Amino acid sequence: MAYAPEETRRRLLAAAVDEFSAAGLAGARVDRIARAAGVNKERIYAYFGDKEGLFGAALESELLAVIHAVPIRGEGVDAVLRYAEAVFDYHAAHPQLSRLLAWEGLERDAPVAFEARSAAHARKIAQIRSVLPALDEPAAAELLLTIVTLADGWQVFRSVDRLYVGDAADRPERVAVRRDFVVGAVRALVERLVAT
Amino acid sequence: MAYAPEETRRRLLAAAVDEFSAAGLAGARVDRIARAAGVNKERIYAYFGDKEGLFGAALESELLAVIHAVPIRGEGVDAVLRYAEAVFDYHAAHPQLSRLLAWEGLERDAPVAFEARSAAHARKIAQIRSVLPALDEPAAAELLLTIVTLADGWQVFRSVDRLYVGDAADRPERVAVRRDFVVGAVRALVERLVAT
DNA sequence: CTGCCTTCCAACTAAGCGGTTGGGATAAGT
DNA sequence: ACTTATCCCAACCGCTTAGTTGGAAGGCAG
Repeated sequence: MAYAPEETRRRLLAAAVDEFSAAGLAGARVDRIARAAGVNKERIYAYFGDKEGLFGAALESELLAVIHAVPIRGEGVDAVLRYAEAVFDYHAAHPQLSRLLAWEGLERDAPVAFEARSAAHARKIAQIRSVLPALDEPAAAELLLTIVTLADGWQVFRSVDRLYVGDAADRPERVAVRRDFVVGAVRALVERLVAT
Repeated sequence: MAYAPEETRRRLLAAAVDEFSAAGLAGARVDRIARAAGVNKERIYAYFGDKEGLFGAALESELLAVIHAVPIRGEGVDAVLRYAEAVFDYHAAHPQLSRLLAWEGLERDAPVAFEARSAAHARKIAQIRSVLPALDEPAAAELLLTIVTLADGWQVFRSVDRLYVGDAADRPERVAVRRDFVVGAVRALVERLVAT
């Protein structure tokens, strides 16, 4: 067999995303990741240092994906609403990222890849402000945090959702209902923010 | 030494809340809980069956506490806003519950104590509707979920908050700022819901 | 006091864990 | 063809883990 280090790395990262998002940092099993990737687990330590290093790399790769997949386009209130909708849909379609983010907040002290992420975060805030010049920076930051919290939180606090909708929580109609409500909440919030 | 089974049970539960909220189901260590409680770990298995049973009991005891601590009082929009504020403050003061809830959603398939909780949940929804008769049941349910998500989510997605505010995320001023914004968002949402 | 049940613990077990090692195979430079 | 560096793996290692066991000691009914 020919060597393919880049391919090996990619396979490990993909398996790590699945395993860490499903089981978390403490619950994930290094052996399971290696087996799912079809690679010897020693490669993990060669490429990523240790288990935490792999977790960080997995989260970072997913964060990179979402930044490219969900841009802010257009002008005015509608642009922000479309962005909120896209954020919600992306996280509904890729619950792995929501779960990785939750586990990061729960199991780690400091954020993964802080420098790059806070720069990207600042850019998003600036984009929101350029779309809605009425907002000052703190308001734009809180708005962004609110959108992300509503989209990710729904993925994480699934058992709370189940208390009301029961097993229907898994059904696609439920996604649409919750999405519409969340976007409506964001609309109400944004309109109030630009009005004052 | 005299026997005190009830006291032993209480101590184990208190230690379990701390350990599980800090480390999660997979990350928690049974020995650490027993040691923190000053009790032999065999007692855990006698009282709670296994590790998961103890997790469920710990979460349930915290849920019981929050239900009694945060009632809905008064009438109209203000009553809901005061409720949202109280929910936010309670979770900010007791981040353990937010974290336990998140871990439940992440690490377990089905909710803990489903029957009792969905009954309590339904009562809360009914209370919201009696305070704001303009809301139908689905709207009240979504509103409640939104309030809980915003309050708990802020505890869980701490690293996202840190991207903007940095180390100030730990400071008490930050709690007040975020609380005000969340309550403002809930106000905008509720006013929009009752208007239509 | 006696017998019985409950509470409690120190010590143990079997399995699983993250991480390492030594060496074999492939590729690339000379 | 020979050397050197990289890629990869099977087997291994020390330690930690959830869960168990056998028996000592407190409480209580008779």
